[in-house]
Amino acid sequence: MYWSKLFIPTLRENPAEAEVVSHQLLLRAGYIRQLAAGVYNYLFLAQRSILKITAIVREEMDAIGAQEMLLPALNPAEVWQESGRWTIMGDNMFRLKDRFGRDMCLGMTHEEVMTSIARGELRSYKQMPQIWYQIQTKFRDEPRPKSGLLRVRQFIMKDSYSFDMGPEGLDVAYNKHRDAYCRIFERCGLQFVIVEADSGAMGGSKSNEFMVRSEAGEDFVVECKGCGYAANLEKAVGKPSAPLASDPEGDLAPEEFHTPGQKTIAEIAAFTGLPETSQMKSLVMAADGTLVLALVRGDHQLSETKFASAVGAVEVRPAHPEEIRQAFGADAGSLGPVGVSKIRVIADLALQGRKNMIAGANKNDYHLRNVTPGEDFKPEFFDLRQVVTGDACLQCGKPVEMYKTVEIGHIFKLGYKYSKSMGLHVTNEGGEEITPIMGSYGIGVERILSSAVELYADKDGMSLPPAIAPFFVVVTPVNIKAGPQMEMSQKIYQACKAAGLDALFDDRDERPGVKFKDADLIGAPWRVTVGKKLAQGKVEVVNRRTKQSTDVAIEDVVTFLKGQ
RNA sequence: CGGGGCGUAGCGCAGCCUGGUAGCGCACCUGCCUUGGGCGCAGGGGGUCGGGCGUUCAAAUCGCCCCGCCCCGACCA
Repeated sequence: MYWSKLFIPTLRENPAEAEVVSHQLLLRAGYIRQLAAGVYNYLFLAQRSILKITAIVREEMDAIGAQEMLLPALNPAEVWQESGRWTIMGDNMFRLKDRFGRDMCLGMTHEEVMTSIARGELRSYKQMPQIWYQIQTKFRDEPRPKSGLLRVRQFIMKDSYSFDMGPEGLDVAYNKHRDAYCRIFERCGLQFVIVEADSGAMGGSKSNEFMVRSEAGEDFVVECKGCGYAANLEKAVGKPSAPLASDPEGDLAPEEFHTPGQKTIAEIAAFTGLPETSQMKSLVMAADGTLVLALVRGDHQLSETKFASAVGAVEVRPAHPEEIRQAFGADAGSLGPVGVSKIRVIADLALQGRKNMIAGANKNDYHLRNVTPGEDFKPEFFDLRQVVTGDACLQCGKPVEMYKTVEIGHIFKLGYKYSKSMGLHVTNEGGEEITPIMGSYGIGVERILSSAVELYADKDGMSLPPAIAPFFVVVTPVNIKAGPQMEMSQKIYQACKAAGLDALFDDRDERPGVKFKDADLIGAPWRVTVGKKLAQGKVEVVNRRTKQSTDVAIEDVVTFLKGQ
């Protein structure tokens, strides 16, 4: 293609609204333009890149026997009501009414629709198993779209769904997907890690996320370099550091003491001269509207995800000050577990076996010393604590690391949630009706592009992996007024195309600096510069990422590029 | 939804505090010049100052309301 004829609106300066690198560069390089918060136009370059990504996704999905479908983005409320997610999705779902007042929504994901197809058509074990997928636009009314294409309200997702006769079959489908995802992300040129993940509102047992390390991400991953353990922070486990002071010996009874104005863990630590690890932190949470008292060690953080999964709640929030006062007769800062009877008390495992600790007295400005879990109150123990950097790995004992990531894929063992609620049955070999087991597997297409931009950006712009760059090579004549340069550029461009290389011919009447800057910005992996060395029958082939320039004889250019 | 910020030419911004002719850089158009990293010279076009209401002789500027966008938090199959 001829650059002079294309619409590639590059910008010299960073648009003010863009904060993260991928957002800045996608705008500057003319890939995207914003239409509304979290809604983007994908211009020519973005579309080319997306088509390359989806082509890879298709090949790998087809290779595991998955069948592509195209499903409605516009859904009737009924299927979502059947699964119960019409309510659960809350404000995250775009909703509308048709002219007759019927409730409709824009699909956030397609478990319900896929299951509705399956229950109408799948009858016998002979039709099983099935893997169906789609590459389509999904809609989520995100409370806060941000970071360019990383968190948006309308995006392209590859979603697949597996239907199997039983758990063994699901294992097979799950592993096929895990392998296919690895191939997809490798082919896209990404560096990624597979982590254990929380299943959240999707329901189901096991799930893994595919993460790309990036400061622009929103998820934290805990990883052990020793044994390879890796998990989303929401799910991660680790062995906490030992308490800084040993607990007082003896079978002591709780004893109230005055702590005027001392509310925070740090204040109590300073006041008593005992470290934070000697305290119990009392957090009152509302779990689906019911108050629960959660206890963690003074220096630890409560993981809301673990808390929600421990109490089996969908919606979790800190209790309001009025709720706390009403239930405990004291305010946050003086709360504790002793004497609490009407409220469920759960405690983190790090408190198991501890004794004679400090906790609030449920009386403003008073605390208790010598509080022993299991004696002075009887909590249910769960893993509730958020892992921190430096915790010992549970598997190998080495200290764990933590870093920010972008989630590019997520695979779930769904179980029977949708097949059961929506009445999917098939007959097995013995003639009995069984409920198939399902899996669901997603890939965020724009996130592949964004995370590749993030991963390989430098001061000059993007440096995309060849497989997903909109063009593989840009052929640039230094001076288009110089006839031989122009002719030779054209020839090289044609030869590249004939050899199957995705080439762009920068025939614009611009100064060389402008053309070099633009080529760097849009991130094509290679540039062929046709200039003064033409006299010796040579051109320069420049590697975008390494900036290394090689003089190559004209007749060898295509071979050289093909060999890369 | 809570906190903060912004909205003036396509982009980046100044002007607003202290009301009185709407400005700068880049981009764009024309001509000349130039051609190895966003070149130079000359000329030119482009603005409901986010919207509404109000105060005032007079509002980009002051007040109230609304809308949009960004950031932090909450949220995030």
